[in-house]
Amino acid sequence: MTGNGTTFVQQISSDFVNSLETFSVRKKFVPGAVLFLDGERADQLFLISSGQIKLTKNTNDGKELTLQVFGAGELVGVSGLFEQELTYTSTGTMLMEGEIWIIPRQELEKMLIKNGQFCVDFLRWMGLMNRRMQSKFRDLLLNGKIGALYSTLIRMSNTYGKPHPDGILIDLSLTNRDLAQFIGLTRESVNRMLSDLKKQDTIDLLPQGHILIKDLAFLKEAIYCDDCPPDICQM
Amino acid sequence: MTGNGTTFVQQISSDFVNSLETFSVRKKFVPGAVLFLDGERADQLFLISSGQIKLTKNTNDGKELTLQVFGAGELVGVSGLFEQELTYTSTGTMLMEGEIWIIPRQELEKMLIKNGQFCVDFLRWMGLMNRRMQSKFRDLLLNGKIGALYSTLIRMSNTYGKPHPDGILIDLSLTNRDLAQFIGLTRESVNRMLSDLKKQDTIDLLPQGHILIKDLAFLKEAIYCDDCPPDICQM
DNA sequence: CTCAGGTTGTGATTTACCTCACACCACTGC
DNA sequence: GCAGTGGTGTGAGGTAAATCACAACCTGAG
Repeated sequence: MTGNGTTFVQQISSDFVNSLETFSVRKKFVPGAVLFLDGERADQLFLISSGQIKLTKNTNDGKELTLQVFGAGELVGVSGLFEQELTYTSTGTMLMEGEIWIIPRQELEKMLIKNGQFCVDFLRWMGLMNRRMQSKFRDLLLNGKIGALYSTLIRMSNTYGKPHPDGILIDLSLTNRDLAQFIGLTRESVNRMLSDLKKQDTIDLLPQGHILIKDLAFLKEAIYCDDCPPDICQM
Repeated sequence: MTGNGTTFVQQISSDFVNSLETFSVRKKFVPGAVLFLDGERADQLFLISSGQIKLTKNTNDGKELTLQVFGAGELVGVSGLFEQELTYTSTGTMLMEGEIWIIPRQELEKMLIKNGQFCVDFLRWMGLMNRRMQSKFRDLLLNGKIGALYSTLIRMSNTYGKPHPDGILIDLSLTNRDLAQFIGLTRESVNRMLSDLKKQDTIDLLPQGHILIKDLAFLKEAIYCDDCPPDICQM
């Protein structure tokens, strides 16, 4: 049976998840723990049982760009398969305490060779990840910096949004710096843009870095994002 | 048997290529012919027999961004697999006259289900495409516009480079506008940056838009690109 | 309660790149 | 020959965002 959600576990035949313990170990990690480093040999994959993993890339002038934040049910660290020499293409850090299945890449590859349905599911999942990443990078490249911020707010409302009497509440504790790192912008610029959005009543800034989207339609119109499918337009 | 080059055809078990004519048609296209449009339903894939296909994305203010140019042996138009509703994520246009195999997506999917080795090869190829795209987008995002230009020149020298007594000749006829569209920059900015590079003797501009890279090391150092594997650092 | 360290908000200045504008050149077709 | 077209090279001015700088604020630890 195959699930129909968008996480790895939901996309994949349950054979795989059920046989996890035969070839992988489950380990607990504390916030801040580094699971793998950009450029390191990529011999292990990480399936999130609980908690969150942040993928980051460091720029050469010392700044950090956050590529993605993954939660339970997601597979992280797949830069490629069936190659001798593979390296991670980003750094993976634990955000919230949680448990991770550590899977040797070779074991996953063995399963892919043995199990046709798993292989098909994996292809579908890779395609989905692909489309998401492409769509995100394009938003960041095509619409300038304001567009990048708007796009990030829209994606966050899709991924972390909770209903709220006045709109959609992004259920995360975000500092201006966190947001800036998602987009490749300075903290000050994010601050000014958010202030503007608040002034024109598009968003509201609640205590503890919680953002309330009051006028999602405005954000979408501003970046001509009418038709983006919700399973792609995600963080 | 599996090839070891980096094009789709070289990465994939030859069973697939040999059986192409049983489920796909080969068609000739002239330069400028549009094979598929961004946003259209993606029911067909395109395997390049000869010629080149350019993938582009239009910005909402009417500008065009060139994502990639593919040549013989490459598979184009794969935005995902095994999903009911899939749309192309860019527009594909013929650059040079050539012949294209038009493959129904369902037929490819049938082959993937039937043939385990093909499935494995396809996974490896998707991973490679993934890593290339990621690395390109990151160069464009992380190093500012000059970094984006330098990165594009390095990639072009890897993909289209021919040995030359004074360095590496990029064997393409490129206008300033073409280059600008690869990077998301204006024609004028590209022109000024290339002039600067010529003044400091890093490159030379030959007739008919041919660029000669005289000091590749300078470009690489400028964007801290020491370790990029040549199979990833491609256009 | 208080102090330290992180966060926010905002001004002033600088920089990178875009836009507009136009001169000049090479090539093509009539 | 000469007009038309598309490319190149460069200047002037505008704008978005980075950078620098600092005051005001929250918040948690002791």
